[in-house]
Order: sequence, then C-alpha cells, then structure tokens
Amino acid sequence: MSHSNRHVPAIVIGRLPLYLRALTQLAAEGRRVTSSQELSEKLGFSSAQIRKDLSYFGEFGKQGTGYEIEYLERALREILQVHHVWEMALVGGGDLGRALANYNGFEARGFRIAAIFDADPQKIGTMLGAWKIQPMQELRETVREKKIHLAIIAVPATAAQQVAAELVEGGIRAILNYAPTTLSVPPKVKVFHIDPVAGLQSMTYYL
Amino acid sequence: MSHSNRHVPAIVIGRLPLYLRALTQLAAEGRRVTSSQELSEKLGFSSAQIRKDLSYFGEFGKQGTGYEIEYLERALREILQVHHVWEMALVGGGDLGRALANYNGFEARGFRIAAIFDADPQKIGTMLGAWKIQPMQELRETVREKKIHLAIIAVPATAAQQVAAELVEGGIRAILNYAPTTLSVPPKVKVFHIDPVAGLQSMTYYL
DNA sequence: CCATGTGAATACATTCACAGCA
DNA sequence: TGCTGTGAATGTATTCACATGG
Repeated sequence: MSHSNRHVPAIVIGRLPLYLRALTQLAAEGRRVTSSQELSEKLGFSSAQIRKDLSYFGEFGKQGTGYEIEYLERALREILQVHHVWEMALVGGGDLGRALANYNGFEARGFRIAAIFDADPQKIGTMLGAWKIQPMQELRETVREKKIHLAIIAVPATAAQQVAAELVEGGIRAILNYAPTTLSVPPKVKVFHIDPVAGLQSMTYYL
Repeated sequence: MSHSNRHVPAIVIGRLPLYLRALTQLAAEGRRVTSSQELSEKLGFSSAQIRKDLSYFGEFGKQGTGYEIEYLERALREILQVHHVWEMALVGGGDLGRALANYNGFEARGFRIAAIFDADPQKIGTMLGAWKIQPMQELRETVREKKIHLAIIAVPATAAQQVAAELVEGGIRAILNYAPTTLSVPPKVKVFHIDPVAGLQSMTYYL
C-alpha cells in the first residue's frame, strides 16, 4: 500500500509527538516491545486511534506481537523530521527567554537554539547562557546566514506581531508563539501557539 | 431557549478563551462593538463557528449590529468562571518556575500564584519574587488551608507524576502541566498539558 | 491465539444558508 | 439592510469489529 500520497489530518500529526514521547520513555525504561493497548493506557487515546494514526504512514507493527519500540521511534522521528536537529532563533531575552535558553530538553527531541535576539539596549551584548544577545537589527541577516527555519517568540503581546513580520522577512517557516495574541503571517508559515492562561481558563469552566 | 442544560463539546470550551482574549484586545483599542466576521478575521475561525459556539450559552449579539464587546467579554468571563481570581500553587522553582512567578499576565485573566514549592533544600526558604519557596512537605497543608484548587507543575518529567499525586491528595482540581510526560490522575482532576517541543515537532512535519 | 491494520459504521464538528429581528 | 442564531447538510474524526498473518 502506498501511504505517503494520502492526506494526513493535522490532528493526527499533532498526536505523533505524543506517541514519540511515550516511546522514548518506554525505551529509557529498557523496554523493547509495546502495543497499541499499552500506549493507549499511557496516553489516554484509544488503541484503535493509535493504530489508525500510524496506518497513515505505513505498517510498523507485527500481528500478535505489537511494535518494536526503537523501530517505531525511529520511524516517527523521520516522519516528523526530527531525526536531525533544527536550529531555532529565540526572540525575547526576558524571564521566559532565559527559561527557554536554559532548558535542556530541546536537543534530544530535535531542536537547538542558535541565536537570541532582544530589542532592549540594556540586554544587547550581554550573555544569556552560552549566547550573546543580539539586537533585532541583526535578526534578518543572522537567520538567513545560519539558515534558521524556526523561531520562538517570547516577547510581550504588544511586540509579537512586529517580531513575526521580521521573522517572516528573514525567511522563517515556523513559529512557536508564546505571546498571548494571534499572529497574522502568510499561509506558508506555520504557527503553534502556547497560551497557559487559555489552558487554565478552559479548565476552570469545569470547576 | 434554555442553553445551560445542553452538553457543550470540550473543543468549544477550548476556543472560548481565545474569543475572550480577542475581545479584551479590542476593548483595549477603544472599540465598543464587533461582529463574528471581525473576530473571524482576527482569530482564523469561521464566523459561523464563532456564532455557533456562542449560541451554546445564550444570545449575546444584536441582529444587524453585532456584539457589544464589554458585554460579551463579561459573559465569557462568567462562563469560564474567571470573573473572580483563582489562586494557584506553583510547584518547581527552577528557571521555568521563576518565569511563571514573574509573569504579570495572570492576574488580568483570572489567576494568581499563591504559593511556590520546591524539593531542593538549597532553594527552600529563599525568595522567588514575592514568594518564599516552601518545601514539598508543606504542599498538602498549604493547599488545603489556602483553599487552592489549581496548580502548575514546572518540575522535571521524572518528578512530575509524584508531584501530581501529592497535588491530588491536597485536593487540587486542575493542573497545568509543563512536564513533558502524561500524568495519571483521577478523572475528576483536569489536566492541561503544555509541551513546546511537541508543538515544534508537529510543525517540522510540514517543512 | 494475539495484536495489527483497516473498511464500514457511528459519532462529532463545521459550514451552509436563510428566517427573523434590530 | 446587516448580522445574528440555528436547523439541515456536509465534512471529519473516532470507534467498531474482524480478516489477516506472525
């Protein structure tokens, strides 16, 4: 069966990283084989859903046995294109920027911060972890030069749209946006939005 | 029409905070009235979807005119129960914990950190912003005493499940989880998961 | 015999399109 | 007229249930 030419719903793509995360955890526990059943219990999706999601991309399991963890892990990494490491630009050297710069969970999952930018003259030139904070004026050129395709926006909401526009001009293709505002970008540019308060608000509804 | 007795899909609840965010922004710009079309353009959902989502809760607009921003804003705040401020426990005083403690965007949207906990003896007793970091041993009692119903987990993945268990014992009803791992909690406890790397991975698929 | 992979069936979510009212 | 609110129609996603093959 040819799978690669089918259209895969975005909601399926959104679950793959969670499958990958669970597999990596299982591998770290020394496990070699798992099943859609076990993943179901660990993740809270139905086993049928997990099997169907994977079936968009190929046949990764063995009937009667389950999935060889390392093999499926590698397959998912290739599908998601995180078998190599992506370099990212981080915009915003405030508290959140610092937390992201110091976060050591990126690399193992396919990402690395390559440059940090800020608009505050007080911060420019100072070190944040291993990086020297660069002025916004250098963003476009650095991003182009270093062939950076991903960026993280960690600036106040009021500045976020302007930053997004500059990132797009620099050729950025995907943005992880921590500012609590919607960004307007060309359709070819992907945006993933993180708003903890929105998450909290959708939980308080039920309390 | 009686709306309050219908079942509202969770996916609808998840969008309400985004509507609320957009309305607050419009109000800050001095606007008094908006329409489902305008919100549609700002947020990227269809205007029909916005109207239908709101219709689960009542009739908030005027035909031919649109929505009075302040009125709809207040209505959404009540629906989401963020017309009063919720106190939260923050577990984890690392870089992420510090960023969350210093974040000034909580209060205006209905949340406030009331206590911070950490397991590291080096950190206990030291100040993080306005808070003195408390030991994990005090978590259950403090949470009960201060009637805290929400918590943020900002600890490494390896510690997250244990922390979640203690939070549940303390009577916490909703958890914002920053640890990149699935939490197992009783069904009455809500969990909202934030995993920036999962977000990045679902974007690199398309690049 | 066990767990996958997958069409068919069901359930859920979105969009259409228009009646109805300011 | 202009925009809401909403049944009906369409489109998506999930689950069922079983043939298949290790």
